[in-house]
Amino acid sequence: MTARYARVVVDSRLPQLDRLFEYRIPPALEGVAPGVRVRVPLRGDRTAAGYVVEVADARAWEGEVADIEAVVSPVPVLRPEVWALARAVADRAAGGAADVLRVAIPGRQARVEKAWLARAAEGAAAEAAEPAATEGAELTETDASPEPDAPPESPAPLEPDDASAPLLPGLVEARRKVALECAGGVAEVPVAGGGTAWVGRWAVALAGLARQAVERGEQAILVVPDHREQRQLRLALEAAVGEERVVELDARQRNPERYAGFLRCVDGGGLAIIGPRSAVYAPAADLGLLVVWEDGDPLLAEPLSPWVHARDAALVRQGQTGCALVIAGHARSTDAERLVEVGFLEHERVGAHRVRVLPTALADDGRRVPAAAFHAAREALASRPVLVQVARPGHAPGLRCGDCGTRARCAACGGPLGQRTRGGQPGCRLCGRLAAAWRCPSCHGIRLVEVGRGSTRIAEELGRAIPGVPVVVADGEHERLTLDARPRIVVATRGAEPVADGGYGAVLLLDGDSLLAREGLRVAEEAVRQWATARALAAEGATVVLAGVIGPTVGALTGDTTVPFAKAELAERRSLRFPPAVRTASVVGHPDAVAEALEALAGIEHLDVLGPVPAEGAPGDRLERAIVRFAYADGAHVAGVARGRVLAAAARPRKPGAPPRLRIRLDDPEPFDGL
DNA sequence: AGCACGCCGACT
DNA sequence: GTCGGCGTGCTC
Repeated sequence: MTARYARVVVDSRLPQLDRLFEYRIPPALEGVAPGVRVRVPLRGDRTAAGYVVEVADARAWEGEVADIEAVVSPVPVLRPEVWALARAVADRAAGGAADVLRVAIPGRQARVEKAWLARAAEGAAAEAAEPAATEGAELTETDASPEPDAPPESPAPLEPDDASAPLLPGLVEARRKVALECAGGVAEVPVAGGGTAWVGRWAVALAGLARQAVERGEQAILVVPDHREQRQLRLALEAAVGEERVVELDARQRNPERYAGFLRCVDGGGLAIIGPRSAVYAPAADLGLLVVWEDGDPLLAEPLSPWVHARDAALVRQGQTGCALVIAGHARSTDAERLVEVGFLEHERVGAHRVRVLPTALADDGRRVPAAAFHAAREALASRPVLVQVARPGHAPGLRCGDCGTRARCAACGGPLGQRTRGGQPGCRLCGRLAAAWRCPSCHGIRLVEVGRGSTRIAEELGRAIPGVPVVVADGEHERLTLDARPRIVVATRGAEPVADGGYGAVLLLDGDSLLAREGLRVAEEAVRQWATARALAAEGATVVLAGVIGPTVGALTGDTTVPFAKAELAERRSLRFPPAVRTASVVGHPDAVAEALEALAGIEHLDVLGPVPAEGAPGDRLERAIVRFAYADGAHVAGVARGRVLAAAARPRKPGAPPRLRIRLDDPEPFDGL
């Protein structure tokens, strides 16, 4: 009997281990097949978890080969397409594939898995009784134990719906790649148990696109920034394709639910898969459509190494599978606009939303609510709720000394002190510590005065100014997803706006000035995105008041498309050589390692280096930081060199527990945040 | 990361 | 004469 061999990706953060290792499959060990989780020995007496990527009859490694220690689970959780995706995404980001897999594959839940395997066995038995056409591009395994591939309980195929005229018909079939600007507005969709729910019209539009894929028996993956959008999209999808064809992959779900959803994707068939940024890696075998909603939202950037943005992962996956791709939002991001300008995406816009956007100056008395806003609010409150978008939660975002004017800071961490409630104990906005007996460090005064207005204070003021109307607050502390159509004032921080049945009668965008006052590359773009998101919640014909803002961002909101604004932003970034007109790499580490890395990168055309400058790190060791800017066309080259330098540097550090000698992060937005 | 192999100072 | 320092290299 000839031995068989498995090539395994080891779950390790070490760049040195970021390649496939070959192991012998002991003849007695069952269930080894591509995609399954295994435990393998590593030099010494260490063992590591990993995934089987390939199984082969011949060995490729000349040296000694160890045996696979155990099969952790026989479920093929790493599909070949997802492995290829993780590898390519990691390569593009100069990071490790295992780091990407950690995001792509949720933790195992033994009970959920057992149930899934039992159903899979049933399905296989049924199929054996009545042989059906075997699926194509399946795992390469030949003679393993009962293959859990068969869709156990796939819902009946979705019949084409001729009644409703679909948006962008044929988009999935033609495998189009589109940058989609969605007009605002809300729509009512039927809910499974009876009744209806109101969701953004964008969700209905995207659900219609997903339906195109599901009708073809393919999967659609729809990536959203967070659970608020996910809820709307889920409702719209359930109405469009049926509850049984919608899978949620949400980190907020309980682990078992999340894993069950993940395993349903493995089943295949016509499915709409929705989830946060990690859903872009969902195990879909016949991917027809990939959608990224609101791609400008910072939540779509993975905060873990190698810090891949869901939009970028989607672009890679589209390239590998050839599926249709939709990068959508209420406002066009500069990144999506770049893809339009280079001819990769087609521009599309769907829907129409008739609202009146009224830019106004701030009230003369320094209060946040201009007269025009009061007027619009009073008028709308006759029949509908009114949304007031503010910058900060709580009562007073800042405090200062009543005697000398010094800004009050936390004694422990130096963060700004604020007040959560009227008359409440001052507390640090950074570390949350309460400042019981505050004393001004410069004049020893003890009197504090409020600076600025948070959501609850604005709510109080509006409640007093417009008596008889209920006021509700929606912010991080008071989460509120929906609202009925009764007149009331809703004060919400950005991103926390509830969806009101039928839409808001008026939307007041306050604090725009403070939003734009911050310095940063993406400040204006992000402001426009957040305003457009709030504007989208307005009812047809509503008034939207944009208070205290001047400059090009106003035009982005008063016009009926944000594309010219995105174009202008992008043109400016291009002239400055700022992202996303160029790609960047931030190089941080030991001065020698940084110098070596920069030397290795020198000579690439159109590449320039900012720095190196001293950077802050652990006390004791010197750190330097440099920013490298380069053209998209050189991405693979730069990433390859960067990875090589990180690898070389990793072989060196000798201090235990010390940070890596060299860290290279591609497309790091942080250095440009303050520009 | 951990752990093994490999060449130079103070010990029984 | 040897025990052991941690500098370099490797992990199937």
